[in-house]
Amino acid sequence: MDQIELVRDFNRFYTQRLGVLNDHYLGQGRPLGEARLLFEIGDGADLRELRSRLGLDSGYLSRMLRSLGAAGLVTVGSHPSDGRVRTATLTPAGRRERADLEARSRDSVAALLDPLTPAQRERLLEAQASVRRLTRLATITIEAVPDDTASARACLHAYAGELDLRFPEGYDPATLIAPGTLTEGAFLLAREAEQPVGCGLWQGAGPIAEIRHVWVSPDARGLGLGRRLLTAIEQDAAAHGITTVRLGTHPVLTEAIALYRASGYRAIPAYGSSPYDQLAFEKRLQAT
Amino acid sequence: MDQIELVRDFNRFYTQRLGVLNDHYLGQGRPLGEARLLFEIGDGADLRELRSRLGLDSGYLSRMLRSLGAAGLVTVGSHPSDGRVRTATLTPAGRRERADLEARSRDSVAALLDPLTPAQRERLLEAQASVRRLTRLATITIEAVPDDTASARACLHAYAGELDLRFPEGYDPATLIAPGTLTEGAFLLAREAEQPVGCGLWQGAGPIAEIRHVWVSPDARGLGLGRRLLTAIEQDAAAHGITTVRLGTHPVLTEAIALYRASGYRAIPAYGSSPYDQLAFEKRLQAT
DNA sequence: ATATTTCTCTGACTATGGTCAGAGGTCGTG
DNA sequence: CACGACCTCTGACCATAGTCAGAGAAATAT
Repeated sequence: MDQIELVRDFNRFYTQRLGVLNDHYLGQGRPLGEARLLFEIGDGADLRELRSRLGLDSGYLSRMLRSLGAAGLVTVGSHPSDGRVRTATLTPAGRRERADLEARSRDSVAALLDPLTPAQRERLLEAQASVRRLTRLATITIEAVPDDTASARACLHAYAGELDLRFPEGYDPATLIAPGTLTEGAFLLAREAEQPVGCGLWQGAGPIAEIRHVWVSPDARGLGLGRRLLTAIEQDAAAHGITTVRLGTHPVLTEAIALYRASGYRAIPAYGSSPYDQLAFEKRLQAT
Repeated sequence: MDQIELVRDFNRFYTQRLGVLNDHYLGQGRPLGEARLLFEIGDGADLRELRSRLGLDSGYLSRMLRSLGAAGLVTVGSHPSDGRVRTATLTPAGRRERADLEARSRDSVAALLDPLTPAQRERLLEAQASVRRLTRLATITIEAVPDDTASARACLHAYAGELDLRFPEGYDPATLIAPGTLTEGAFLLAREAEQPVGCGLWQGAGPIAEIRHVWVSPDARGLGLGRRLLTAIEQDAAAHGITTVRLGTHPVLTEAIALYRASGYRAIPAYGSSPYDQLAFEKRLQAT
């Protein structure tokens, strides 16, 4: 069996087992859609938000809320500051039912874990964490976007804010590449489920280009996304005729430096004018 | 976050990602139920079997088959030897559609694996295999059943057949416990999704009991089921006032012997009359 | 040979999930 | 204040999934 078949086989297996679990604990009288809605409302939520989170048609949502309302589980009121928006809140009975669902779900998982020894439970959790990390990494997309899109700028500002905290001397956001000035090079944006989670760019007319602003969002760290981003930037640069990339970095960014070394970068004398780039690295790209 | 929450979180994450994948490749015009049916028919299958495999109502199955038949994908004929049973077969067009579904499913998985390095793919597969092994182990049930039920006897005969192959001198099935004679003790049966996958029994009026016929089906090996079974037998025996268990075994059963040693059994002089029990082990049980 | 069981099909029915067009209220902008 | 954009609700649809009772044919037990 090849890798693809193994993965498919796992997916089939796991959805089957999960399906049995889920249907069992959620299928207690209430239809699945309404049960999920009950979950998502939590401590009150705007309908607009619920719609986008659950991907529902407005008519459909409205009808489900009416049904939950008739059962005395939910009340729908108006938004305090925007009269168009309505807000759903759980009644005490709704909160009770939601807690019931939660408890049943927890029970079914507890029953699953029960036959395992503590060591086996540990191993299961580790393996699940690995599957999850690698699946997340694999489903993150990396794509070239103009450097003045909202997502790109958001990443850059997060990057600047973080450096400002980490550098003893702080970081001046004016150091960032100015919007719309990346004419020779490319800005790559990493997205997970449409949310931006990382970025990086290469810049220069060739044959040498500079790699800058490589950043990974805190909640996407530990996945190996930094390495994927760096590789993607190198490949994109190489495809545009770049033969050598270099970059400057700051001594406090030890993980980044380790990544560069592990990716085949060699230290070179600092070349740039930026006061932050106290260290510099270089890598010769293979034509692919 | 405690273990239960971690597992729930993984399950939510994985079903969401899978849901996206599945809906994408299966949701190509054909309803999910019919697509699954197309898969399961494969190279022809009896309706009775399809019904039990997919858990369908006979009317529902019949209607779906009519719909697939009208689309020219399936033909339903009679069973050659049993006129009541009908058999579904894919037409060439049905096989083509099925192959299409397969290909789309493979493609979506291939796209998932693509961004990963070979080492990461390896790690993903290993982690999935671990999750699967442990989930299988955890969902296997172990239950006391009368020793003359069909499932119990089936396990015992599989056990005897296997010993007959492994022992140089063969194994005489008459050595097995006779049906219905286990009055002092208990026969424990392990089941995975209702299918028997292992067994074992303890026997004796106490305070010493004998453990016999511990067996794990070949396709459930490597999960740790042997250990779970042994523990379950010991617990059941202890709950019935047994303070010491002993067992005899054959020198060629090296994995079993390793399991006994690892589970706290000490070698004792052979005590039994059975010619196969050339080695013997004993363990004192803790009152729980 | 007759009764019972097994298997499939049919038609009627229900629930759930989901889409669509339009009505009507509310907000921000010119 | 008029207009367009935004948000929600309503009612009318539709497809899929699933259940149920009963009829009819074939096999099996008595």
